Amino acid sequence: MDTQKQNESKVITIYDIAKEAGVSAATVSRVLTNSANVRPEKKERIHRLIEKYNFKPNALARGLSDTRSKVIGIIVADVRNPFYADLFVACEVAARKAGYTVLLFNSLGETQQEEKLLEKLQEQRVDVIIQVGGRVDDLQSNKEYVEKVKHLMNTIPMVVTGKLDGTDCCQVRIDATKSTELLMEHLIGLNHTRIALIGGSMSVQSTYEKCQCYKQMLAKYNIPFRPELIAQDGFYNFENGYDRMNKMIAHKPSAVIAINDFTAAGIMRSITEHGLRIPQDISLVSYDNTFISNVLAPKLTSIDYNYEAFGKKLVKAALGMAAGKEISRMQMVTPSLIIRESSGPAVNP
Amino acid sequence: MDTQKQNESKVITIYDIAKEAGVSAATVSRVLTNSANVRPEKKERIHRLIEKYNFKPNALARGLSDTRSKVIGIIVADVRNPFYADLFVACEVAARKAGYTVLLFNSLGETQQEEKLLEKLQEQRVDVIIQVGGRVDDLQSNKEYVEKVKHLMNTIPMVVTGKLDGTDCCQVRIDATKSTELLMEHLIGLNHTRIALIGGSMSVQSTYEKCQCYKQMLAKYNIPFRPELIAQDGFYNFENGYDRMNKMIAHKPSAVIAINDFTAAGIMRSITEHGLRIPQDISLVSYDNTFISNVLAPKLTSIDYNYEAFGKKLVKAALGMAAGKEISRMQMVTPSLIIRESSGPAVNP
DNA sequence: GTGAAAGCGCTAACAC
DNA sequence: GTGTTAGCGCTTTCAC
Repeated sequence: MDTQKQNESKVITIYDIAKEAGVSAATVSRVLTNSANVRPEKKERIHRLIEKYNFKPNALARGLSDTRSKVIGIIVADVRNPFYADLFVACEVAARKAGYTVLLFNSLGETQQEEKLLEKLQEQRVDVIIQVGGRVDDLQSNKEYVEKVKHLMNTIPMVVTGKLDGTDCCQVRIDATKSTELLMEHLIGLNHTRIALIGGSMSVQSTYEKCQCYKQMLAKYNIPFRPELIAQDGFYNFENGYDRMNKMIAHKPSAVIAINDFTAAGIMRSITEHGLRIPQDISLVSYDNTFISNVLAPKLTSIDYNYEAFGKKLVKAALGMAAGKEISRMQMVTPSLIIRESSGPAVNP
Repeated sequence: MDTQKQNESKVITIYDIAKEAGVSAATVSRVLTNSANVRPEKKERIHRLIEKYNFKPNALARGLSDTRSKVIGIIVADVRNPFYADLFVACEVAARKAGYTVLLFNSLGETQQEEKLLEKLQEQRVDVIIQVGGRVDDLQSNKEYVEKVKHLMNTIPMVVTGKLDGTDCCQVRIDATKSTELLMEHLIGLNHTRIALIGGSMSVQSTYEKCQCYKQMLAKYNIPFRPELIAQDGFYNFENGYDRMNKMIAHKPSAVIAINDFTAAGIMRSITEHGLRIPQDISLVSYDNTFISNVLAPKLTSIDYNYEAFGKKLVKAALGMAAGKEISRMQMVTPSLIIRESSGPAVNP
């Protein structure tokens, strides 16, 4: 009854365990961290007590003591966007497997918020920070932010999915050019020549690259470039896709590349409302291959990144940096094309 | 040049600030926490130094010292599901506003994983835990899990979105009955009598309640109950919706209630493939009102929970419990009906 | 109003 | 192998 009570209320520490086991706290710590040999019988006794009291070492104390918190901070633009959610979960799984915890912050599109989040992660003494989306997506890295990160990186290494010119961040990037090649070759192979590119903004690095590659591919296949088929001065959402497609209809594209699945959904809506069918009248393809691609009708042909592998790569890079290892500062994620129902042969012009 | 160097490299502490300010660490701590009066000039001097070095107090040390980490642990089934993502972000925003950090863990559908996550949060010494989805959704609370939580709650209070019979958890629940009433009244008002209910499992509390209410509403409006119009022995995803609807078609429902937006998407697919139109031939409505409702064509009529308010309520309850306040152990979230394009009048039978 | 000192729970030399 | 001791960086009595 007495031990029962103890068991129930107070938070126990390694001292409590040590005392009852008749050893010192250091010994308990040793079995906890497996950092040195302990006589089997004592080890056994200690394990039993840990079990008995369901003892869990205080991560705060541990982090304080050895100056590594074993947590990875992650900043994403918005987990409500399945692209980020997929990537975050992949990171969480990979981190957990390595004995790390992930701490997620959403910047929710407020770029100035990002600096605050960086500071919060610093307060939490995360061992390394992974930033996905936000200012690391910018074609022109923000001066102030770069300064902030440079300073921060004296203490905490960073891994980003985009870039931050002038910093020593490790970059793990999606190959936007390759992604676009896949899409363009798929469409051109289906005899499309009037290919529109809709959604996103040219101030975003990956979007810029996609547009560049789009033009190169046209040139490569001797297809005339028509500026009116490009609409990349907006957002990445449904509404923008819808609005832009409404205007694009007049230019009679035979195929449309959407900057992501959200935008594709808006484009699909517009096409359907104009009484056209996908893919019989217009083909529609997109980047990201989130579950949205699977939920729409017709299902979208889309570019996949293998989120699990992407997350693993990010975490591996992060842990490498945290350990002070010399790792490659630039790594690429290889995209692949998932063909579904939304793309088909071009109709004869 | 010298101070510059210091500034750049080592992590500074309250002692460094104290030393340079010519005061004791205690005084710096006082201005940091605003816990006592400090002579204005010193305060000023300290603030300047904090600014100069961009000093951030070590949250681990702080948490160790005052035994409150100021972090809220959140366990969700899967943030890749927009329902959880919406709720999580709402919690994060509310928590941040209160000076708290949130630590998110995904159980990813492995119920036995939940106990592990609970322990992990315990290690991190979170002040309180919010669990959304998973075992707290069960109609019959799992015995083992209940024991685990009961024990845990001697130290860390918990808030759940479902229930955990036998524990002292604070329950913040969606009113599933009210949700169903709204849906049923909407459909019945449109003259539907052959209303199907598809998706989910009866072993889940909220689904069970929805089914009960469904029957009550039929009775209330003198509509005969047809068991074949119910399919609630599956999952909550697209595939289940699709498969179930394929079978349901034969029973000629004039309207279908989907257990959530994912399921609704699958149902929509099936209906369309059968050459039927929504809502002209069949009406389709759902619970949750995630962005999926807006992305599908036609847009879904769905039940909304006001995620922002829901998150606030959860966090408020959590902070209340963490502070040891006596708060209501059962709170309801009021649903509302969002009418869009997927529901319309019943065709004459 | 402010400093000294103890303590939060753990890890890591350092002895023996 | 194992105990002793000294921190890790902060908060908080307790004096003065």
